[in-house]
Amino acid sequence: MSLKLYNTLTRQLEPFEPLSPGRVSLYTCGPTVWNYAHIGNFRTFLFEDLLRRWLELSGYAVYHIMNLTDVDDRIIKEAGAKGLSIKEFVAPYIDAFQEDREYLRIAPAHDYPRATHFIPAMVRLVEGLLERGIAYRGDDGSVYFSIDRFPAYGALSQLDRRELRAGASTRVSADEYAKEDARDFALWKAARPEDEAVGAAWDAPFGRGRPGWHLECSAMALDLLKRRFKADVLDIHAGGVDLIFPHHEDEIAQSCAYTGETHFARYWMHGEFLNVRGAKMSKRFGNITTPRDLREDGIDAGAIRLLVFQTHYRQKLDLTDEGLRGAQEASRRLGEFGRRLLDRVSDADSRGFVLAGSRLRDEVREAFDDDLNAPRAIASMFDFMNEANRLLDAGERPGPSAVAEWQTADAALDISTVPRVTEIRPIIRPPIEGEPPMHLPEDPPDDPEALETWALAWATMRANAKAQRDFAAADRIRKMLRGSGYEVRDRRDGIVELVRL
RNA sequence: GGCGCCGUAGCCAAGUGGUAAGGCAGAGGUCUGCAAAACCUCCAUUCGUCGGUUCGAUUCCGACCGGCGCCUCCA
Repeated sequence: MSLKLYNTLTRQLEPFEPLSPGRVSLYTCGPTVWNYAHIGNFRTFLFEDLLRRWLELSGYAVYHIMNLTDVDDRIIKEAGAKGLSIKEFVAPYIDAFQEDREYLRIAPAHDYPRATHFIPAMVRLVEGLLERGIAYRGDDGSVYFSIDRFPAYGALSQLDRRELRAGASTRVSADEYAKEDARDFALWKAARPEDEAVGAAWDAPFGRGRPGWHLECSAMALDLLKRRFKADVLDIHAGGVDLIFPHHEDEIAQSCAYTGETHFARYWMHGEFLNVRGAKMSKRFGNITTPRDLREDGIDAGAIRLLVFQTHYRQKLDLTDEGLRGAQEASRRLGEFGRRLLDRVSDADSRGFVLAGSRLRDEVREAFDDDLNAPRAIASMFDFMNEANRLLDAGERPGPSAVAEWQTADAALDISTVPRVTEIRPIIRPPIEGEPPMHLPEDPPDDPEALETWALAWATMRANAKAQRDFAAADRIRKMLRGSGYEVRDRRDGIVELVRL
């Protein structure tokens, strides 16, 4: 069994074969940095992260490009309102995106090209299209792509060319009059005073202006691909379902018209939406949740990843508090188990672990190879966990192979929340005659380090109270510690675990 | 109007032409001074509705009901 991926281009599952053996070029549409990206945006980035990780675990050397769109209508408008250049306006959102990305454990792309850094490549592309007679200059000084001169248009979205016109009637753009055909799209937009004011205008042979929405992706992908792979065709291009039309359709049109290739990317993959109460997450609906919000609510990245991956990437996912809570608990259990497994590792796998490990490997591989069926892979991880816990309880020990299989599965998904545990062996001693009683403040200190010391001291106190069978005192201390974010676990071997909640 | 997706237990969610994975929640039990963690057991004769094809359909086909997305700058 080898990797099969669903290709939007053919609407079919296809065996994945990169153009050059062993190497994969992957381009994923990144954020428009006009605001904090929300968890719906990140669902797509998480799906792409899984794709990237699984390709790498399958032995491919992946070259992953994710663009940062740092010039568009919204950015120009917001920057203008704040009296900032687009460059200044965008900077904090780029930082925030990278912070959120790290928080969600999304592997960094190899390149994060910014639209404004690739103006020359875009100009070359537009010039090329003008030379080929596929693009034209409108009366408004903008440059448009003529859909009539690109017969393959519409292949990705399977939209009938004639139908596009009817649909467009509800949203007629202001510069409509300049186009030869309502369906044509802007490659280059003539500079307006508002653009100039925020530094969003560049000189070009065909007139001063700024790039259209789709242009950047084609220009940057082709430019980077040329440098790195000496090629004009991407292996995989991914994004959210809403990008199929017009964004990706237009990327294909301009790229292929420019390169003369049949494909811009051979595999097009699209992740479904994350919804809130059935509606898509969107600024317009005011139902935005960002990773930073979830982080503030104490939700671990592992839980968010688990929640997202428990639904197949081509299925809609509804974000609910209950779902989040459930994922948090499940993620914690996986992390708890991972810790237990590593704690008991030995030189050789017991018979039970050999079997459980090889079953996990087979199931996980089969699941991911089947169009990244993460829900099934996760189910296999839970099956392994349950079996392994049973084996551990029965005294069996895992060896390198079982541990490696577990770690491979977790390396693809990264859905565990490992508990923060401090283990102590408390010093038990009888109270000494005449010794003044230990005085520990009941209020926890604010400083995290002092808090840890404080908690450990109380845990020791509690162990002593227990040793003297003063269970009332012991239970009181445990309750107090819980109130300060520590759970106390008494192990059978006398070690006390303090778990930071 | 065009293109497309979805409807599986309280909640989330896989799945197959041969009789329903997994997670959360819930119930009971083991362990524990009591807990926590872990383990064991239980928890959909049924997969939106109605027809059809078939020896057999949740899985294929049709209709209907319900929810959702895209149709020019939204992941």
